[in-house]
Amino acid sequence: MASEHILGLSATVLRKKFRTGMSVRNYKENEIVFSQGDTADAIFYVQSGTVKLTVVSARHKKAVIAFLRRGSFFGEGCLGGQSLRICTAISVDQSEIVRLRKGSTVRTLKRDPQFARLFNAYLLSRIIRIEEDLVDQFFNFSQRRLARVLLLLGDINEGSKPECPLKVSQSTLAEMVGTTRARVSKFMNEFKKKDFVRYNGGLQINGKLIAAFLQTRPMSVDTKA
Amino acid sequence: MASEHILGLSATVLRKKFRTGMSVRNYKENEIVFSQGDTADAIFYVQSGTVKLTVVSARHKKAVIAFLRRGSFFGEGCLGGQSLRICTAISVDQSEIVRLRKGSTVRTLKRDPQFARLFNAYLLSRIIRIEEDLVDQFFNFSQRRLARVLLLLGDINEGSKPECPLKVSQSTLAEMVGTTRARVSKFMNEFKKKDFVRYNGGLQINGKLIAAFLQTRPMSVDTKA
DNA sequence: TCGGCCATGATCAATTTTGAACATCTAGAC
DNA sequence: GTCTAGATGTTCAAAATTGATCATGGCCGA
Repeated sequence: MASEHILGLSATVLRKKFRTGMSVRNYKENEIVFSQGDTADAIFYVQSGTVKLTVVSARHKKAVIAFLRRGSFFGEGCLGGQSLRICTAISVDQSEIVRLRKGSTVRTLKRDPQFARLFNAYLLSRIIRIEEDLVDQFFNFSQRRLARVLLLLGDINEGSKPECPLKVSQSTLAEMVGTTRARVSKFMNEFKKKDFVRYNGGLQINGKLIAAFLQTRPMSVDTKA
Repeated sequence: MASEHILGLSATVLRKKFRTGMSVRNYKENEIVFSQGDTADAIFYVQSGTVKLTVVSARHKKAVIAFLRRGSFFGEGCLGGQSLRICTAISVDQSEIVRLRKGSTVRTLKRDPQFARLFNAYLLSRIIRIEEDLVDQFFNFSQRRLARVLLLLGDINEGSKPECPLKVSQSTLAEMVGTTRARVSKFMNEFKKKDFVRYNGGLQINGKLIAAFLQTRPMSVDTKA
């Protein structure tokens, strides 16, 4: 079942690097890869499908801190001193996920410059992305943040067929944006009126209109017009 | 003036790796290292002193996205496709900063596993830190976020002498927390009453009391008691 | 078919945040 | 000394957000 290429390397080559430290597994919809609080002894790589990372606060609030597609690592915190998972990783779709044991990964990072470079590049892209998220949280109110999340989801989905819309509930959107479902419902209706999105079995996103919206003045100044 | 050791390597060893791609410079208080919008062609390393990274939004709001001390890199976005600086880097104190040209850095990352490992470790720690910031923004109101920022500032300052308090204006705190100065003023007075902080020429932080405060239930539920 | 469950639409009071005032106070410039 | 700029303390109305509640409609399993 495993695909031929992983991390842009042939599976055979990669197996040689990791030997028994590597395993591949399929996860079904909503299956948990690891839970907040678990011991952290491996990193993962999304070979196909989608994974979301969520955090639960002391007040039972939930936040989605990442929505990862093919080509992303996760659980990398364990390489940097985290002994417990600080988030829960859930397979959203059917996913094929590579598991790399911490020990093997550390060893491979040391010995294999090629893998180290790949991993390095990933970390960089992730930093850039999270920093954007952080700035977004600082500057914008929820309506704009929701628009941004939708735009990114639209981009991510670009590769798929147009007749395969996203399956994202308003609750999940609320958690990604950092707001309540009630507001998402309200904003989504506004967006529907503006043709930013459409519901045809799933969610269809008009990236161009949303991008234009995000170009305009921040905040909701223009909603008064 | 340059210290003997940089990145835990002797300056001589590091020079051998980077040759002309590396330079060291002293920056004075409030001197700008690079500005948002500049072309990004080098990464930097804080050898001593403090650097803050700020972003200005379209609405003239400013956010501090990082407060970096000795041992941190910054400007690393240029290695991952960012051709322009997305933030402004300012030396807060007197700082000694190493500049590594993009080309040399990419080359060294490829050829020198030792340097690659150092850089990798830094990226990891940074991801962990930014993710914490993001989760914090999601879950907490400004009072708690301010407490957290103070706690972290206190930790950072731990190494210095106790008679050398922090020089951080309420405006800067507001930008770090993501709120307005008026609120910071209000919260700081509350914190003073609770002995979380003291003003003796500069800011003195009682990490223990703040940590205890952050342990309690999130939000401001307990302020009613 | 009947429930039950979940996603969605909608409302509302209480709380938090914003943006903008205005008044002190202090340190450094002149 | 006097002036001025910046940091701080305080207040307020307007706006945004929260948390909670209730209603509706579709889907699926018993």
